[in-house]
Amino acid sequence: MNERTWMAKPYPSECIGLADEGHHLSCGKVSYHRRCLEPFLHEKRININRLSGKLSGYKDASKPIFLSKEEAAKIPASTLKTNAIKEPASVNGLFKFSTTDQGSQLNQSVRKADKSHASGKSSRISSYVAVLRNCAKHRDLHKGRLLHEDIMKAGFLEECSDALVTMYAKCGLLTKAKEILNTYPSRDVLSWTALISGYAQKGLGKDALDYFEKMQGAGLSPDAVTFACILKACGSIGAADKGERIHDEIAYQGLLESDVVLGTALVDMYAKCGALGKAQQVFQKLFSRNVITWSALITGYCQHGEGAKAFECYEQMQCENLFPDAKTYACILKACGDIRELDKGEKIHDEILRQGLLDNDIVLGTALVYMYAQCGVLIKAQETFNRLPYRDVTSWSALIEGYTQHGQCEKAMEYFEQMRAEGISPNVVTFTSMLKACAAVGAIAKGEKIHDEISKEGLLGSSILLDTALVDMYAKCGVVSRAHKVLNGLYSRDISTWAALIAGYAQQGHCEQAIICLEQMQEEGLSPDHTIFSSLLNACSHLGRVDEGHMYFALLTKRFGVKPDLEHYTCIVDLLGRAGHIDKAVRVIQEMPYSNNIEVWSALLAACRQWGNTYIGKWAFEHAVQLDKKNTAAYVIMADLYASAAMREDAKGIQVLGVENEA
DNA sequence: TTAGGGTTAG
Repeated sequence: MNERTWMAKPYPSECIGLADEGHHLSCGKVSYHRRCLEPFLHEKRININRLSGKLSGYKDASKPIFLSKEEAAKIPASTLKTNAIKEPASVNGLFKFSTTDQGSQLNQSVRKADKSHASGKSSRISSYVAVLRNCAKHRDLHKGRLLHEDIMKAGFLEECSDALVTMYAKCGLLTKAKEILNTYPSRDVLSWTALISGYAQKGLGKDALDYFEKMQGAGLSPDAVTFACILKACGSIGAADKGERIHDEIAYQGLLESDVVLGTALVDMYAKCGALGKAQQVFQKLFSRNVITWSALITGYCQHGEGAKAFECYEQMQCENLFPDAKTYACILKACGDIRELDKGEKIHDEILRQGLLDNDIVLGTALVYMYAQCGVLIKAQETFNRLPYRDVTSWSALIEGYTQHGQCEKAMEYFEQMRAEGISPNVVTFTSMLKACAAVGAIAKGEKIHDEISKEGLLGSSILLDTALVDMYAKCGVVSRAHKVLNGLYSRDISTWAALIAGYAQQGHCEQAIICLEQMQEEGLSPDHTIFSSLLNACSHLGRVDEGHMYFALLTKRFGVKPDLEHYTCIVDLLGRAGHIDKAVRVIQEMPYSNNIEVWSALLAACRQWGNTYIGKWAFEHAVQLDKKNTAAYVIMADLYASAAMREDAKGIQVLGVENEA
């Protein structure tokens, strides 16, 4: 006897077990062979899958089907294949089931009997199905299509439809799979799941969800595999609400406790949707975890900018004696890049080399390029890039973005051309980096060319990041009207898109236009945030436009309800002070919710020196040194202020005080 | 028929 312990929800005493193909499972008083029962259950409109529950995450687990006593009573005794060997024994609320050799023998004999009774027709169908399954397994679309034609000619389309759906789905020809499924409504969860899985794998989450609904509408219930696929789909489109409902269903069916794959899919779904707290919560409750589960969580943290947290998990995972593989390294390298952890990144690089993981792994190689580029070690990024076995658009993009980000825009543009010369077409990411590079160096002609290409390829509107980079490029190059035109043509825009345009107007000193934009974005349900606030104040400061700056400050705090932060206060105090409006600057400081900040007082003090205001200057100085006795700059400025006002004694006094406090 | 990886905006 081949025995294995399954963890399961308390075994429902009123149910019987039903064995699936392959292994015989004795998990109740009576067992049936699933294949023998299916026709009967269909006839009686008992939904076999609705009743099924999976006891384990093991690949070769049987799928017992639980029936209520009433439903079991409807099953004719003739389909009864064997009696169970033993009752499951409860240990600590878990149950122990056994797979038996006797069961396998039974299944074999059933197959033999089936074969001997099979007519010529059904044996032809069986062999078609078997070959189709083989095509699916080896992704042999060509052979699968030929077979499809044969089957059509032989008139067995209906009988083979499930296998055809699965074959097309596995081979990635989803339209064909869908077409067949729509023509021949399937009763087979496996075929539905294959199609749903196909959509999920291609990132077509919406289609996967559609078919998930359709499948249930047809009276079929998803199994653990379907759930895993649909969770992936939810993650890919950020459908956290739907994912949460699926989670409830999975928990209700008790599938989570023993199925690490399902648990991982759940962690990944929440992580991809950015619900990291929830992902962590699910993760901690799992009965078992492996390196994939950990990686799903780590990736979640990486993708949502929590590099430090990702690192914590990475360390913790190893404390639990689980060791990273190429995929874990790829995502942790991204975290190293994000949080500029060059040392850690280099150590991981060594480890990767030691394990020989880099040889044919372009994803891992690109992650290394990214890490070095982000950390500003462009030579190493370049070196790593040069050693890649081959390059794709992502590895090029990582390098190009690295050069752009570190101000080497000409180099970025050169590589952009080189990439194309090697026959690789840019994608939205590459275009975005290029627009950023054009913006940084004011290369308007080049930027326009890229704009043309983006339009020609129909990419405009496909990525809000790209759209924003385009608006920003025109704004930074000083053609704000063009930036506005682009923005107007966009179907969707967010705070960042508006921010790029508003910053453009502010930098050109077009205050009225900037305000119109603020109003328009508010009409679209978007409120200006801290970054927009800063860009407006900085622009005014840069242009020396005091009144405008003061007006923006009042407008944003009072009308748009943005709470100014310290940077905004410092900026406005500096702006007013430098323009000689010491009284206004003092009023802003007095109205500040938190005045104990050295930078604000320093800005005021500097303005007082500029305008020779010893009275307010002394006041600012006292606050500044109260916060930091060793504020050398404050002593120097104050002494200078007194000296220029011919208050020599006071100047000397401050100097002495400064030296004393320095010691 | 099932789980994890690399590049993008103000």
